[in-house]
Amino acid sequence: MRDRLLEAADRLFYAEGTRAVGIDRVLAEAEAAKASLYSHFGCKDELVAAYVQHRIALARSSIEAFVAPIPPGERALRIFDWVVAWVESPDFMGCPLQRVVGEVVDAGHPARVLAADQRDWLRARFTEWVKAAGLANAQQLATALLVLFDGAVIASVQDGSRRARDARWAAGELLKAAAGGRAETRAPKLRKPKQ
Amino acid sequence: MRDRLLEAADRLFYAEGTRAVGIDRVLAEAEAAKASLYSHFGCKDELVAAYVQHRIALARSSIEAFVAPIPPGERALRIFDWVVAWVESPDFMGCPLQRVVGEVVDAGHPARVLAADQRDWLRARFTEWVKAAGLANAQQLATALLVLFDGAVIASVQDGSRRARDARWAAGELLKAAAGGRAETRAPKLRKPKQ
DNA sequence: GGTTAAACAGACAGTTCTGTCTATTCGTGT
DNA sequence: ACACGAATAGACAGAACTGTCTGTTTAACC
Repeated sequence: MRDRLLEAADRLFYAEGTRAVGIDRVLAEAEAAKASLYSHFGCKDELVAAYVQHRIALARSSIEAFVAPIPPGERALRIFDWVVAWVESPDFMGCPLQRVVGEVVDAGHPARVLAADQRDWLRARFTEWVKAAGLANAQQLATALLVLFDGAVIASVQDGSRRARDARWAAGELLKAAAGGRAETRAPKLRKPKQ
Repeated sequence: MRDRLLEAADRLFYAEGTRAVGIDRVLAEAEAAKASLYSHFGCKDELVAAYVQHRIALARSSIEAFVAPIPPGERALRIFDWVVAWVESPDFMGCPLQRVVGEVVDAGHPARVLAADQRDWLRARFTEWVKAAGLANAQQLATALLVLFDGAVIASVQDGSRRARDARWAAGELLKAAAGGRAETRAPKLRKPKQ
C-alpha cells in the first residue's frame, strides 16, 4: 500500500512537480483512500520527502550498477555516459532533486536535508573515481566534474541530450589535461593518453 | 504602476517561486488593487512571463556591461567571474529561468518561450567569446562552457559559491587545453590534428 | 469646471488544496 | 466465529487561489 502510494506520488511529482500535484491526484493515481496516505506519511511534506528518498535510492543503485563493471580509473569519465543515457530516457524531466530544491525554499525541509545528503554522496563518488584514476589535484578535478555533471543534467532539460554529450567531451578534456599536464600521483608508469 | 507590480512580483517570485506566491501576496507587496494587475497583465501566467522577461533584460544588460571593458579574447573565461559575483550576492536564490523551467512543465508557456530565447542568446555569446579568443573547435568549446555555466549556477544553490569557482577553474583548464593543445585557427594555418 | 482614464477597495464566485474525522468493509490469524 | 488491524469512501472544515465585477476616488488635461 505504502509502495503504491509512493509510486503514484513519484510518477506525478516527477512529471509535474510536487507543488503542482495535489494529494487528491496522488490518491486517484494510486486508487487509495486519503486516510491511507495520511496514516503512512503524516503530511504532504513527508510524502515529498519519501519521494526524494526514493529517487535517491534509485539513483545510487543505478549509478553503482553502472560503474561496477567499469575499471575504477575510467569511471570519472564514463559516468557521463550514464548521464547521456538518463537524459535520453523517454520521460526525462530533469533532475528530481534539483527541481525539489528549486521548489522548496526552506533548506530545513526534510526533502532538502535528504537532497543535501545525496549531494555529499555524489561528490564523494567523484572524488573516489578521480583518485582511482591516479590524478593529481583530485579534489579540484572532482568538484569540477561534479559541476559539469550538474550542468549536463540541467542544460539537457532545455537543450536536449547534446548538452550531456558536451559535458562528456569537457570531462574528457579536463581529465586529459590533468593526466598529461602534470605527473600522476601514484605508480610511476608512464602517462597513458587516456581516451 | 505596471513597474511597481512587476517589481513586487519579481521580488516574491524570485524569493519563493512563482507557484508558491499568490496574486494577493503580489498585490499586498505592491500596495496595488487587483483590477490594476489584471488590466496590466491579463492573467497570472502573463505576469510570470513578464517577470521572466524582466529577469532576462537584467541579465543581458548586466552581462554586457560586465564584459564590455574586457578584451574579447578573455571574455569566455572572465564571464565566470560574473557568475561568482552573482552567486555570492546576498539574496541569490539560483537562476530564475532554471527555476521557472523546473516549475512550469508546459514548454509552450509564454515564460518558457522567453527562457528558450534567452538560452539561444547565451549560447551565441559564448560562441562569440570563444571565437574571439581565436580557438579551434569553437562550437564544441562554447557549448562546453555553457554547460559549465549552468552547472556553476545550479551547484552553487546547494554548495555555495565555491562551485562557481570550481567552474571557473574548469573553464580555465578547457581554454588552456584548447589554446595549448592545438594551433589557433587564425594566422598560422597548419593542419590541426583535431580532437 | 467638466471629462476621462486609471487606480482604488473589496465583495464575490468557483475552484482547489491540505488535513481531519466518521463510519464501513475487508482479510487474516486465532 | 470473532476480533483486530488496515483499507475504503467520502463528508467536512478552513484556508488559499484565480479571476470578475461593482462602485468610488484620484489626477491630469482641455
